[in-house]
Amino acid sequence: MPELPEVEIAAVNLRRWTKGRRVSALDAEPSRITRPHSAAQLARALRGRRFAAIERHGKNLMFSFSGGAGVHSHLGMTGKWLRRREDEPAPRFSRLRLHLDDGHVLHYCDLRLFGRFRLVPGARFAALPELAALGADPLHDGIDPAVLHARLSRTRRPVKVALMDQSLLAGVGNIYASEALFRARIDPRRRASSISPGETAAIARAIVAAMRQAITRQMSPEIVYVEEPGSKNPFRVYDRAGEPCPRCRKDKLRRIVQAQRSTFFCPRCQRRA
DNA sequence: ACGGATGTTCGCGC
DNA sequence: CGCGCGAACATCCG
Repeated sequence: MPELPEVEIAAVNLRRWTKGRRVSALDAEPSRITRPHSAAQLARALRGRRFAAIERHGKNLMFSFSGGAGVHSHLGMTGKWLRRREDEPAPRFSRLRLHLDDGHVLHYCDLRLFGRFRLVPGARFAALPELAALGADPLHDGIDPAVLHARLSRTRRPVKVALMDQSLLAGVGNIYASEALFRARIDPRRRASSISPGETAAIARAIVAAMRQAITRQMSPEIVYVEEPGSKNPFRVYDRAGEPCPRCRKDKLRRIVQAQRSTFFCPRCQRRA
């Protein structure tokens, strides 16, 4: 689920669900998600606190509460926030629950347990080294093509792999790296240092366009890629190996493996320069 | 039935 | 420091 657009949707939902609300209780099964805290520590820190703000940077969420408490939430590979009423059964893989003072429960669900939920006093992104190192958020901050080009020019990795580096840009993951390079007509196997300033600008525009489109679509709730059986793959190339290219219609989309992750592209539209 | 793949990130070693 | 690899984990698909 969670690259930048999916986390943005989560942030919008969470702001709506928590506006003006307090945490009446918190409970969680022991898991690596809450490290280094125990459920009891989290409950002690958050019980009775009122939600103040929810920020997003890249794939990261930061909750701030009355009294200066803060929480960093990362959805990992399979995390999501769901809201249920107190009297409804917990959704599958519910690992941590924030009980609100309006009769609802926010469930943090995470099949593979790669997510995080940890206290950050003051809710400061800068308080955690790995968050302080994040690059610009493509939607919130915008992408400065000159800055991006400078970074790309300094690495020998394939451009697709480089784009997933969160210190370069925050929020681009495996799906949107493939989608953006397809839109920009760049071969994902090219060395990042070979990408020209003009190509970099095209990539920057493509990232923003692909992400904006995904958010718009998911806000109008017809297309949900995750879970719901029968939902359609909304992407142009991701997970479409073997299908005809949606642009040229002449070649079939290919799947290759880069840095142990699947990359999808059209060998005709995205030819090496 | 089993091997392989799954949207992320971190830490280790060269 | 840059980079590649394996690990963390649980499920699903063919």
